[in-house]
Amino acid sequence: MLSSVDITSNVAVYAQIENHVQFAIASGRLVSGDQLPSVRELSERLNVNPNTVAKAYRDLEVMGLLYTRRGMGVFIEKGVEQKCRENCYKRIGSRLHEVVAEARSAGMPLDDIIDIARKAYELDSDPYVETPNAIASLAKQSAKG
Amino acid sequence: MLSSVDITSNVAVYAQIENHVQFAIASGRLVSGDQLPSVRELSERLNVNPNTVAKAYRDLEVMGLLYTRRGMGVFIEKGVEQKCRENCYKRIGSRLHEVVAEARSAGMPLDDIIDIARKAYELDSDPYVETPNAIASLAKQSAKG
Amino acid sequence: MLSSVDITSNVAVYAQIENHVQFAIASGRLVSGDQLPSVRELSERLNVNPNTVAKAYRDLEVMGLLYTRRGMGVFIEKGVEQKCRENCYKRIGSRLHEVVAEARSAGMPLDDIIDIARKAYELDSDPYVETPNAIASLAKQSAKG
Amino acid sequence: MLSSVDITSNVAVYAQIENHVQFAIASGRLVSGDQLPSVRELSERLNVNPNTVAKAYRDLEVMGLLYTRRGMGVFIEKGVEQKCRENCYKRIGSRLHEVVAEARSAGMPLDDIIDIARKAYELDSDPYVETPNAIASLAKQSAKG
DNA sequence: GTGGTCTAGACCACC
DNA sequence: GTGGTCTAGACCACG
Repeated sequence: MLSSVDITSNVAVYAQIENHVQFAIASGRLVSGDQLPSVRELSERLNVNPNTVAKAYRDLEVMGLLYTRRGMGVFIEKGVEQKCRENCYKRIGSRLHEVVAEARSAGMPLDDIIDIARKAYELDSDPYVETPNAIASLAKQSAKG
Repeated sequence: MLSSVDITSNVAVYAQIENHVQFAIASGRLVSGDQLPSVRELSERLNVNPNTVAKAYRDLEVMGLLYTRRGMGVFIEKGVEQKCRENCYKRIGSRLHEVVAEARSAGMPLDDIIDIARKAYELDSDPYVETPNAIASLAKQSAKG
Repeated sequence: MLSSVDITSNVAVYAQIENHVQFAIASGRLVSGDQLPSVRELSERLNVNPNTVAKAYRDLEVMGLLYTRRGMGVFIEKGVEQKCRENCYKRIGSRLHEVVAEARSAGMPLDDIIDIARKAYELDSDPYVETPNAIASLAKQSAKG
Repeated sequence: MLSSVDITSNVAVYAQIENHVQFAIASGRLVSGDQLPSVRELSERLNVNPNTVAKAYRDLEVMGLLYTRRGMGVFIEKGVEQKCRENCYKRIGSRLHEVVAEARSAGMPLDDIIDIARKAYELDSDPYVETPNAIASLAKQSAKG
């Protein structure tokens, strides 16, 4: 099944979508001017309510990552790659600090932490790796179609 | 005033308390038989609703980390260090996987991740180092008082 | 390229076109009998959907500002300068009321408001000065061509 | 009737609420730490759907003007007066520029503009003057109650 | 009691 | 076709 969203996750569906888009921009899978899949299309693919997708898109627009052209669709704002990468890195850095601090506080040695990180980096199967690709390819498709 | 809880955090207050206790046990700052501060005392110190503290204690009791002696108070269960350490490690491993996956998805190279982790490990200032101590010392105090 | 329309604006494109024409008439840059550019020509120049231009022209015709001569094109109606000026003034008065009310509600003193208005009046660079000229000159051109 | 919201307006209800709050903060009718009326309470008073109020509150939180304490309610963020005032002034300045430019473009003399502004400033009856007060007093009431 | 999230379905404006 | 807005109602977590 190709549903890119984990409804059992404790992170909200709309937040997952937002993250997907942000990471896709940060890593260059989506670039300025690219059109995103329409609200309806993405909602059908992800099997979620259109409002949920719309909420994610709207948030991203408020953040300045997207813009809407009435009746046309939603597009990646110009010059957001850098800003987006900074945001993502800041977020990741902060969360990484948190978890490392927790690990140290629980008495876990640094080498174990690095070991886990290495192994995690090798794997494909995790929430934030497949989905942005899925969204990115949807975007490419609708740009073509 | 030294409030050990971050009410602005998106992590639920009761969960923060539970984590504090678990990390304190895992790292040996709290050991079997130690008495925890009473619900009322801790709630006053942390400036949170007593129900919140009560829920945390109840959860920890369900997990088998605490036991209650009527009229006496709440105590650390025997032989929980190992179990608690496992819990913490599992939690940390899971969160570490998440954030590493995000980092990779955002295009961050593995070396950067390890670098950040190293630096974070050196630092002292983080949420889970001071707070468990605070609770641990409260525990020592109420054991004495 | 000189696009007279701001597709990123939250003002609908067709409304921008209608405003451009109305202001051009009110200020005398377009006068009775002048021929407007064809729907197709204007849509190409502005790089917008022909339906959008057509809707603007239709609306303006309903308002009695334009008339269409089959096979000939679209022209400014006779004796509309006065009516058009009234429309514009009404619109401006209403919007001015709104923004002044907002300013007062935000605690901005009247003198500041007047100050800003004075300064804004001195300037050249604003949406509704250049664009109607662009349309007006298109009109002149197509009248000639 | 005490419905503070104009559902016939072309500006969205949630946007009206957002504006009310912003102007109330900018003018000092709401200050840091004040609790806002609950989503349900305000939705009943304004006779709109709770989701609409929630959306406005959420947007304001994203903008950094509010913060939420889980299970407790929504509060004005610290030190936003200045920031909020700047936002409001910028918004008003920009809109004022627009409308003045329009007025000039339509041939309206500066003195007429100032005259209208003066008169508008004297009046009470406009969307953005009563409502923030209504919200502000609701906030005060729920703080007391 | 509080807000957060999601669904289902409606209507609108724009292109 | 596109997104924007609003409603009604549900369930959840938190305090």
